[in-house]
Amino acid sequence: MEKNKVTIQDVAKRAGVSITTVSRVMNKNYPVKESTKIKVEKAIEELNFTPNMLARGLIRNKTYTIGVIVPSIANLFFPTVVKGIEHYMKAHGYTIFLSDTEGDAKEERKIITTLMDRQVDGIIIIDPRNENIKNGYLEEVTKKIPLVVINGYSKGIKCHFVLNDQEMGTYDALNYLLECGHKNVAFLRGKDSYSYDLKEKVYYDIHEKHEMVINQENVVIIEDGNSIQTSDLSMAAVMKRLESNNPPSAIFACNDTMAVGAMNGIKKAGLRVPEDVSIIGYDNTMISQLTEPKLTTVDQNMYELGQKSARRLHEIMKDKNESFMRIVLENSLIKRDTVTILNQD
Amino acid sequence: MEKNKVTIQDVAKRAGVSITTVSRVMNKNYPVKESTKIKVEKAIEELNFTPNMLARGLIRNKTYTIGVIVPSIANLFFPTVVKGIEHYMKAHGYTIFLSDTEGDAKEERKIITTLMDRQVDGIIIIDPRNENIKNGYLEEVTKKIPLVVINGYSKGIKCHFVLNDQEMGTYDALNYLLECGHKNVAFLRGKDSYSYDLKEKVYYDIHEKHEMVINQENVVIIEDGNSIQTSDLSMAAVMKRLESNNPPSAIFACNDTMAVGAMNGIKKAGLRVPEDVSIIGYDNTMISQLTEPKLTTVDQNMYELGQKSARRLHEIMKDKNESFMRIVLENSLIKRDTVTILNQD
DNA sequence: TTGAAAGCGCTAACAT
DNA sequence: ATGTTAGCGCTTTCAA
Repeated sequence: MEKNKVTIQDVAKRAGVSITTVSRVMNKNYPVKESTKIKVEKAIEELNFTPNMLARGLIRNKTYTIGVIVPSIANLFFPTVVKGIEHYMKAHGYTIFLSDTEGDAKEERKIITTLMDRQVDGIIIIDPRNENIKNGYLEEVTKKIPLVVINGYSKGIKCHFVLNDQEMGTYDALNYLLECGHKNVAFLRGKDSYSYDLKEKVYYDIHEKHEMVINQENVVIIEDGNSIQTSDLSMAAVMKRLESNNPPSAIFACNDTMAVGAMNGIKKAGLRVPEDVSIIGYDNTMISQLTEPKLTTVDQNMYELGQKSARRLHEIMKDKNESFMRIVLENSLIKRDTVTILNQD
Repeated sequence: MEKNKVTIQDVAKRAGVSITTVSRVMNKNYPVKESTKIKVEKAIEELNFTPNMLARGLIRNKTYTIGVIVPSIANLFFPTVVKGIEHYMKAHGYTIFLSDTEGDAKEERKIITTLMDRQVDGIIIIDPRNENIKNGYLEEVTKKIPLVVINGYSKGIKCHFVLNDQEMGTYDALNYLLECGHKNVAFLRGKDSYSYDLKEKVYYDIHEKHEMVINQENVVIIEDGNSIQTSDLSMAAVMKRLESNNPPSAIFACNDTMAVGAMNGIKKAGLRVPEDVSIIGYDNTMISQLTEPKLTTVDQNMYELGQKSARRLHEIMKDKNESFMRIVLENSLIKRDTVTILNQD
């Protein structure tokens, strides 16, 4: 274990110049005579020198690191978004810090503090807790550091948002179900997140618009909507719902994992998909193409979501006065094989 | 945008003490009079001061950051391992840098350099390119910085390894297939990774042991074994293989994603799983429980793999003279519904 | 074209 | 128990 990391001093000594000169050839920001430049480059090469980013960051007040915060990395949705972010950022010289919140608002705040202590140049937070948006916490953070919020929103809050048009996506999905004759539709959601609230609102609106009464039993909340257990929890919840005396003819699930759990629940209850119960998921993660039958779902274009958000953060980091806006990506219904047309009687 | 970050200077001024004293109450490493301690804590509180980790890291030569390198984060296997790492490390005060290599050996080396420039305290690399193990590169890295290698290995190379007993797992799976009467078994693998090589070796060994000749057509290589396209590539490859005049009665896939792709291929070819073709996957990722029928696979206990590796890295960081060893985790065959007993004739 | 020197924010001897 | 001072490795004035 050779702890003697080679520093700019060593290079300077070897090249017979000052550290200032070494710095200059590294950064190419001041004129250096060709011959000395070559000497220095040779020394760098020979010593295999690479600069200490901590020292550089300390003085430049710029670290070329950003923080990425997700509820859970062990999820089908977030990794692809993270990948989109990472690709863009890496191409621009940034390295990313990744952190899980487990969907806990307090942990989320703690992570943000940690990241700021580490002097990240910016932060992207995916699916933040509603609480931290609505109480103005993220707005305060935005005053201190470039922050992009993915799939979270609240009116009047001054943050830089990148959103999927989940309202439209949900509307399309629910409307399609209605067109197929499904009037008794269960709505599967998780707890406390903008996405769920938004979708639920659309669910209510559609019922209202068509003057249909909502059976509150049809709004079922999964304790943990974004984890390894989600599928099992959804399965159990759906089986319970199907046992009632007015079981739904279709289920709308707020994400594909819940949808797959729901499919399993339907099958376990001895029913068929879609003949007995139709189902639509959300996200268009890879599993939606792997189920049998293939899941009808709504595409969120996760990789692009990550990329666009990274680009947005990059803009904000370059110009701290970028005005606040919502960037809204289109969502589209992917019709596959889990929805059937209901016989109207 | 208030760029005036509050520093230890500000706290010292406000509390009317020296910065040293502030440092002492923060770190609790020297005695401080109770009354001054309270003054300082009050100032810290009021100014909402948190220390600059860059400055601290620079002088302490310890950053409480580690690097985690994966082939692709948009994969079913790696995120869970990463989560295991993150949980352990966060509990010990570390933050993680995450990077994708896209399975490229050169990129892998570049990332390691970047991480070292960022002065990480240690690195965990999952499924590294064989090339970088065998050519001694990772061994060289180990001389400079604590490094744990997950699911990579080469004899005589001095690195700290944490492995799944994929040899045993593969053996159990292949043997089970044999017991069920499958003698014409296709082997689905990706390119250039220790895991694939290891499994393929077992595949050969078993054939030899039972004096069965290997049909080279049965060893099929998927161009990209760990990406979003893997499933589709596997599906295509399997369909092609099934078209031949001696189609296999069973398929062993090196990971679950390939297995699911294979299942889809079998179905698309108009055959049934497992009646016509049996299949075993590897990893026991969540999708193996979501397929219909449920996938028989080998459990790698991914979360634990991450955790144990993080603990191992922690040990190595504490004692740089930790001796080299292989930590081997057990794998176990999970029998579900995709293998049938063949009629012997 | 180059170098000396100040200093980024913090810690850790060394004084007192 | 507290403060003074010297750096950690680098960038960036300012002088020469």
